[in-house]
Amino acid sequence: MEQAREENKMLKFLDILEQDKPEDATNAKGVSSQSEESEPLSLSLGISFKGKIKGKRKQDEGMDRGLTLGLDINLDPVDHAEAANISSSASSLGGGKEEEPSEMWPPSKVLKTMKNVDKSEAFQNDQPKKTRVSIRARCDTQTMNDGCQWRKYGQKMAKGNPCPRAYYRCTVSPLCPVRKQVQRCAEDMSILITTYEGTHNHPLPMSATAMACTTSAAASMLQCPSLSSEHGHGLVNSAISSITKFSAPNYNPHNALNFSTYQISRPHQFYFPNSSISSLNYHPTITLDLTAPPTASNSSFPHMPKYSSTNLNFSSDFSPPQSIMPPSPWSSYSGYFNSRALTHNINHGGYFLNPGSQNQPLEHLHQPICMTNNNFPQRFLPDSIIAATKAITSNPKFHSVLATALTTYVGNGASGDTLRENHVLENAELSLKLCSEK
DNA sequence: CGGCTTTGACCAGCGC
DNA sequence: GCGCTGGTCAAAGCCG
Repeated sequence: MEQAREENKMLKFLDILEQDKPEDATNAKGVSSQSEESEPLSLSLGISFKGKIKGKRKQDEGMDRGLTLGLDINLDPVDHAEAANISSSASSLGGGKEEEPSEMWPPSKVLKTMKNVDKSEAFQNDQPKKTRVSIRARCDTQTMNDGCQWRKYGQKMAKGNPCPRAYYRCTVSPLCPVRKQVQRCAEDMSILITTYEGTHNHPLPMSATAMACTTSAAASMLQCPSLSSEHGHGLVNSAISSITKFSAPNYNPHNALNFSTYQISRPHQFYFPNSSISSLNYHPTITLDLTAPPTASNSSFPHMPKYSSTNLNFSSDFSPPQSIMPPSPWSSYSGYFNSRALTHNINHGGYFLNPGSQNQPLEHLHQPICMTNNNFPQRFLPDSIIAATKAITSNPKFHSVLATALTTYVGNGASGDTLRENHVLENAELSLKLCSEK
């Protein structure tokens, strides 16, 4: 604490010096990085030194020049999402201490100073291009329930869409930089397009971790340059390339996305079925399309059951019982995707099961890839899917990632149920082997 | 009364 | 410089 105090004094002094030098964001960064170099973990003022530079005047006034101690989390684009995952999974990330600034003050006071702080936060998160994750899903409600608390702060008519676009801000923490935009699809009003931007800087409710992981993992895919070079063409790249091939209307990935509530050590190694990446806009955006195509008649694989054969759906067979996993709006939303999509698809030709299956437990809908492949001859599988499956399942990193995911997943609910955990992991390994062989 | 939504105003980025 | 567009602000009103 003494050392930290000294550090803060030093920073405060430097800050004052900075005020006399208007030119200075660059210098400030230099200072910040200097301290980073000299210390494994740089201690800085509450929000972050870099952030303070931009709105320091206002912020200093707003905070009554109060200095708070926190770990300086300099999130680079890659670590950003990882940190978000960490923060979402536990109240770690500098421990509860990191949240001190918001916890120290009554929410109302925080809200009052939030505007000032927000600017610095925005600056902190100001990447050259903010990554966005857009999710298209059928939803009847005004906005989909992802477990987070949101406050609407604006609404605009967007060009080319008769439906207004609503802007929401995360209110779980007053300092949270996460925004989301919600807009109905112009072509199909039943489709809700939710676009997330930024990563949560606070522990998330259990019910919101799934979505946070999904979006941050998706964002990581865009942000992590290593993805393009990893393992030759790259694990994800190969997966994506097969996705791309099947982004055609005949591909039906409607049950593909089901990340459930797990964290993963390398979140950018998620596999995003039916995703598309666009960097045409100022904000690079990855779109996760969770809507099923309206008709099945165009399928070029008429005999092929409309399973998502590239669906790496880890959650189903390995899911802990409901008693272990607390019910979450998002997980139920995941169920929503499946059950509703199922209903929809039944109405359009019966993709999956008999019509009575609507009331069946979701396990039936969450067939893992191996079960899926076992259910129909491999000859129906397009080569690219087989290739992608092999590429993925033979990748040692995939195994470790899966193991980590499962460990976290199982570990989240049942504390220390190692027996079950091992069993689950064994099953996972076995399934993977079977998949690889097939 | 606090929190939320609504909505017009404002601002910044971009293309022409 | 101007207009368009996306995004945000903030005052007013609503609601529990």
